[in-house]
Amino acid sequence: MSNDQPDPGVEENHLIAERRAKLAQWRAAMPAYPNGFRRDALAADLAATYAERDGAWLEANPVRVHVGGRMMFKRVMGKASFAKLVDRSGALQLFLQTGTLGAAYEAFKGYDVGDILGAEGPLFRTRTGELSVRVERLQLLAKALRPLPDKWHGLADTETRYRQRYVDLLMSEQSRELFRTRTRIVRYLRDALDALDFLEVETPMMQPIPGGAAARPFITHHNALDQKMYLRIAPELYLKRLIVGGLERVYEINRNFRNEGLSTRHNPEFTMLELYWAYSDFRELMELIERLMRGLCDGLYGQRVLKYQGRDYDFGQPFRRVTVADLVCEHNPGIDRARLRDVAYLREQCAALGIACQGGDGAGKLQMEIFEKTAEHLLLDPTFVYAYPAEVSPLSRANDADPFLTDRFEFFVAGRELANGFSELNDPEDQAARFRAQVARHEAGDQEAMHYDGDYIRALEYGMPPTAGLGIGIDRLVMLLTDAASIRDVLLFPHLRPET
RNA sequence: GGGUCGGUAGCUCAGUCGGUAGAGCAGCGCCCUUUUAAGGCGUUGGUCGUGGGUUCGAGCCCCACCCGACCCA
Repeated sequence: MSNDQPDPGVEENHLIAERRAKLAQWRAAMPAYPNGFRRDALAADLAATYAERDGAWLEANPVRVHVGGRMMFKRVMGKASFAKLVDRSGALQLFLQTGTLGAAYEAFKGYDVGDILGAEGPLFRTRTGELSVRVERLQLLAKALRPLPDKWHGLADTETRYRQRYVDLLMSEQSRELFRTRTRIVRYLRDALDALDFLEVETPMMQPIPGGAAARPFITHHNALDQKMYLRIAPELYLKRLIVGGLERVYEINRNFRNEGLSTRHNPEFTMLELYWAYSDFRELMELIERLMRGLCDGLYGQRVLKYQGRDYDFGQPFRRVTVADLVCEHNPGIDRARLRDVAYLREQCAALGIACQGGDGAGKLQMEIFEKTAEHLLLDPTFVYAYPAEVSPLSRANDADPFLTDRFEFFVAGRELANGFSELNDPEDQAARFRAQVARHEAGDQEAMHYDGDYIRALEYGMPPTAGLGIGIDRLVMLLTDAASIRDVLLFPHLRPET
């Protein structure tokens, strides 16, 4: 064991000591962690199968089951007891009597809530009609040395829920259900893309040149090659190489790493769906997102109006489509639309709004600053914002009618960016010029500016078909669809500062 | 980075004006053969986040720091 963190095992209290003493006694008598018990039924399956069967039927048609799970409830009433076992499907009640169990009943009285048990016996119904197992054989499969949180209040402390997710999960069916929903969402997206003949691929997580996004990377080192490597901030440039290679429709769902702060909407590693679609464009991507969002609503909840943090969101109506420039003017009535590309004018406006600008910022960057400060957080209903300036979109195709802009959009819900898509820049000479402009920004001190990726330019020089590309932030999508306030609620193991 | 709130028994939480640190659940002992937050009697358990300071005396007041939540940048 490493010495990087304090060993929580050394903090003993009398509750743990008592359980440890029980384990020692048990260990002396027989193998304490047996692996021979096999289940033949799950709680929810039994409840469903015998839902219509009453006590008399079960008496006349004995159903013998082997069930196992964690004991989450224990009630001893002298010579008879009840307990509840929880398995991955749900909970099932056990009924235990000294008459049928003998010495095993005395042993059961020493078991603790949290222990993992295996039980065997016939099903019956109690006086109140609850389906239960009349236990005839009982086995302790794994001793729980640590006591569980209060069974009524559960685990309320958010820090413990994040640091010890195993405790949160075993205590909270809601927490288990949220992570099942997360998996359903990802599976829906995979199924939908597979049906459109997209190919799921895997591209490097460790990259010699970090590309595809504006972000600070994590840096690591490859010893054998004596080479600096970066954890990827995006898979974009590799996926587009596959489009050059003729795969035409590809996607990847995997982790990106960005060396930035933590917040309710940011985790240093987060999951992104990126897809690239040859012979398509940004408008078809917007249509795809509308279809995917509706499909997710239908599939998960059977309705298209979802509640998020107390507000209703309607995904059944067509999503609003509006340009960056329109939103800047809509939320800043004092700004003169005719001067939206006047750098000196925009600087004045930024200063008036309290926005700090950098020396090399052009009109496009300044527009985005104003947009992010004044409009973005107000985009509650599903909205596509499009016509992003080329200056802030170094990988996007320029608009044919107005090359100041690109054929790019972002998708917002609840004031948050959920997706970013555009018609891809497939002109190798234009791309090389944009990389050079990024390098100049980097040398001027912008740590998020992109590197020049010579191999990517070489790939484009072989010819990339007209292509549309899309990234969807999976964690934020899951937040929206599960009504989670913090990204940490939808990550099994969110990053926290080290425990002290 | 700034602000607000929080950290007290295993868990959930009280703690008055600065004056011997509490409850419920869990645990332990006893009673109880159909319970549903079962019930009855008894009982163990504390580095009050950490370190300083003020005071005769600090869970409480002051300072710094650590961890978390929320808001802002």
